[in-house]
Amino acid sequence: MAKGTKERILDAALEMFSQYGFAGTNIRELAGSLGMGKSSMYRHFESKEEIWNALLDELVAYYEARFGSPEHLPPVPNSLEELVTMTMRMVDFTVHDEKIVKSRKLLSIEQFRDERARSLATKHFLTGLTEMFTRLFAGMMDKGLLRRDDPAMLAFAYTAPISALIHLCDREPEKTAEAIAQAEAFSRHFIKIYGVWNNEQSSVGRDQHAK
Amino acid sequence: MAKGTKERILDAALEMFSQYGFAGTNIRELAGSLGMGKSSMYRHFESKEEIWNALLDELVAYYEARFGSPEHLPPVPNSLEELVTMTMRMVDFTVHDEKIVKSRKLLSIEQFRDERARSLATKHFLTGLTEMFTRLFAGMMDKGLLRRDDPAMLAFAYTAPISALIHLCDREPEKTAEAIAQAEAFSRHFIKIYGVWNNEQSSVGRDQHAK
DNA sequence: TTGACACGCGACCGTTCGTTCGCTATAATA
DNA sequence: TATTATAGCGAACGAACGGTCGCGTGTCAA
Repeated sequence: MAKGTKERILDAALEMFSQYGFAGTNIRELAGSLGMGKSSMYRHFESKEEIWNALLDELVAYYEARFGSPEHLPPVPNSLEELVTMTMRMVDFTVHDEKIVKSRKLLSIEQFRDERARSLATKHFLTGLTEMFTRLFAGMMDKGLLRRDDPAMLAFAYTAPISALIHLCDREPEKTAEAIAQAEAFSRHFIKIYGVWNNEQSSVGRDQHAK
Repeated sequence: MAKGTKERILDAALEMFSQYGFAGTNIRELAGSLGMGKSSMYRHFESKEEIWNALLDELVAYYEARFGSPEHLPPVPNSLEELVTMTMRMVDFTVHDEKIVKSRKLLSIEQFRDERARSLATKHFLTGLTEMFTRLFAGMMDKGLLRRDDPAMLAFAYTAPISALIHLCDREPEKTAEAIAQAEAFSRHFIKIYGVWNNEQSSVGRDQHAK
């Protein structure tokens, strides 16, 4: 309600572009889905292309605000179990938040046509998650929770399969529950392989608080 | 040269659909790219939609012929090093074969709009590779080359990151060399983690031939 | 030589596309 | 009250779309 018309148009555009793509969407239906005549659109945007650009601007800003700066890093888990729960919270959120789901779909569709979509896709689908977990894993190694290894490699090995399952949810939403279960199973498999399971962590971790 | 006009049309359609999508491609340009008038198209296909369907038919058949039946399974590697080389041969092929690259792009673009593209995408991007490596890994475990574990989980953990790198090559071809190198690094990391490195393999593998 | 067929062509058709225009209603400003 | 800005509307525009039509041409069997 507090939302201006411009935002409502961008929301509807994200909805349609993420289903049919930019070329497969026409202004009439887009306006129609807002209960608005086609021509009224042009009070707010000069052209279809400008809607596209504004939408990408918004997505870039949204991504930047959420993952752009280091201070948005989630805290380094204090146990292997905590890594699993944190991961599952992230998966659950990213798979159910409509705006994020639509963003990924849109990037999948447009990544080969639009330069900005292309680079955003690489960030969203690959490097973003990997970089984030690289830092988390480095922190966990410092705490003696993870076997010492190249944190970037581990992060890549951890996030890529989870990312694949997220894409599966986007593509076949009816398999969401199954995919989430598989993500958790994988996460537990991962900590079984890479986790440090002896109880000597306290001798390694320096900044842990005694309970 | 031996190629019929119908095949040439389908090739050109794959080329354009994989760049601009179905909706973003128009018959005039498609015909033009073959040095052919728009209307001549309709000697061979009843409609744009029929071109799309025929193209998908072809992709399904192509995929089925290559990966459909168990007899096309690559042989179970006889060493960890062989797993790496086999993997890299597959990656190299799948990243450089134009037809396969375009097929993946097309599926990325159309997966949310067309049911057949959707299910093909899941096969191409996820289950196909995973199932194939599940069998390979089960065989390698029998031979004592891989640590005993759930072969499906290992296959998933192995193929998903490689698949992510393949997608990266599709999206940003200039990063292909880098991505391939990372795929090999990951493959070596994987065998370092999951491989059996003592020399007692002969006592486990039953169907090995003495050299 | 004829007829049948396959194939390519440019002209053309109706529709839909993105976009523009002129009008009206509303609400805030002066 | 007069003014101005804002946002909506239906009608209409030219361009581009998918698709059709009739003609011309080459091929090959009868």
